[in-house]
Amino acid sequence: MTEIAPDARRNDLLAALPEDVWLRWQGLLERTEMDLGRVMYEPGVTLSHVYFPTTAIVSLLYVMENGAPGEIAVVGNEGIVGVSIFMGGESTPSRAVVQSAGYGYRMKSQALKDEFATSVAVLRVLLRYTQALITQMSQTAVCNRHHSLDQQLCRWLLLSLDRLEGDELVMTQELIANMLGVRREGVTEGATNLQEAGLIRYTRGRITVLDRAGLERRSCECYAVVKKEYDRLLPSSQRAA
Amino acid sequence: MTEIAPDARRNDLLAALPEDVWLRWQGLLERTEMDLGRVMYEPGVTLSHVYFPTTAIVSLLYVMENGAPGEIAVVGNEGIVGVSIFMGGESTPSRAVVQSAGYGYRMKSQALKDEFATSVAVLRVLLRYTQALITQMSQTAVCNRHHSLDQQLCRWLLLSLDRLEGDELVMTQELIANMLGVRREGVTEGATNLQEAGLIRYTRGRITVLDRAGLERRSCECYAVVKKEYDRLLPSSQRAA
DNA sequence: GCAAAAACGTACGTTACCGAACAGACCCTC
DNA sequence: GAGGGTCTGTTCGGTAACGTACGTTTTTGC
Repeated sequence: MTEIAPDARRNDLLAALPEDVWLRWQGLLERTEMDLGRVMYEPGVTLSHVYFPTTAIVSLLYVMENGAPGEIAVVGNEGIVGVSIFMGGESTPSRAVVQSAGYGYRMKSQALKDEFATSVAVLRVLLRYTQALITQMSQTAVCNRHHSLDQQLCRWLLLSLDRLEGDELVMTQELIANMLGVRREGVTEGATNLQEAGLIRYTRGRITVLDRAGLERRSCECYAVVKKEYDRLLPSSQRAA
Repeated sequence: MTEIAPDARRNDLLAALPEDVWLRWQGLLERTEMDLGRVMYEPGVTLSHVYFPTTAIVSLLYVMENGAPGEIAVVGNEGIVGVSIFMGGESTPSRAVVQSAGYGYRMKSQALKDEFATSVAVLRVLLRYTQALITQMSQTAVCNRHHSLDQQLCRWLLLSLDRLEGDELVMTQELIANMLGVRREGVTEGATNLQEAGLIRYTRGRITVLDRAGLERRSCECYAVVKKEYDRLLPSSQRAA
């Protein structure tokens, strides 16, 4: 019918919808490009659309008074940008920025609210996703306090890797440093360590993961906790083929 | 009719319910004592009840593999312990522990799920609360990374103070240290600083806040951000008289 | 009333990360 | 193919918080 269908369902939430809902949604979704650095929403501003990334990755971050950003969570093809729409607050104190360029589908906020209010299946999948997102945020809080930069770097690379295809991340150390809330030099050190350990290879804004299992071993437990919770709440049996 | 009514509505969520719902809920709620240190739920375990604290404060925390705890958020008379029930996950990887003894009301998880599914008013208030909780978690993550122990201590004292009556907190420095994920000695130092600045007075497990405004000035912005978001999402006009 | 436990105080070496400054390497453009 | 911007590497002093150890004071319990 429409050609967007197969592509859009690379987003896990869209893929988890029952067929009747999905058919209806095809008229509501619109493919959009998501360029690196694009701001999807600003603190306190009501969103006009929500976004279902397919290949892009979006960072939710809080920008402090002194201008320093701190990442709260990351959203990719497993989720939706704009949970505050159906949670009822319309906006949040945080900001959403595209961290890895790609594509996604957007839907008018009002349309999503209507769907949320009328379809139990929609409500169910969105709320379960939100709970998984809560776990990610919680674990970020714990990780920020307790784990070393090296461990956090591994966690972050893995979270990004899970939301991309292939084994290559296109992002500078500067960007990673901003997300983790550390100095760029710290990331250089950490990345050097990982490269020397043979886990990654990198050059100017490109990181290739050579040994994923090694990264997982070197990461703190936070990554596994979050991953497990996503899998539990949004089992892959619900997801795209 | 029942005597529990006025007391229970010291919980903001219960106070925000429309009258018809509230009448129905009186048969579903049960007053319970919440002793210091009591575990309200454990990671991965399905909750049999949800809890609406009235005078108690509960910490949500994640216990790391090495046994060290890290606080994720705090819940008092403004909220509910057990959001995973209506979010659909039934459990979480975190643990909930009573941090300040008091009372609350509990309700069977199934009853809450039924109410959530049938009453839009219930759904609305619970989801808005959950969004506020998300903000608290987010800000905890940011704060853990960027702010000094002193600032975090102020934030934490204020968050606790808001959930209590009076100006006295009954809690040891050891407990606070566990919540903040820092050393007990660090809290001693911070508390000494605050006492010397004339903001608090304390003796063995009792902290009296002398200058609330001073604490707010000394705190990082995180406290204000969270407070503002709670006020926005659950305006006091909805709350108890 | 005395021992034991609980809570708080202090001190010292260690460490991870910061801030700042600068140097080299790569890349694009003109 | 020169030059300017971007990205990464390295260094060095500074510092906040850590781990550990041990004291002191207050409370509790027999």
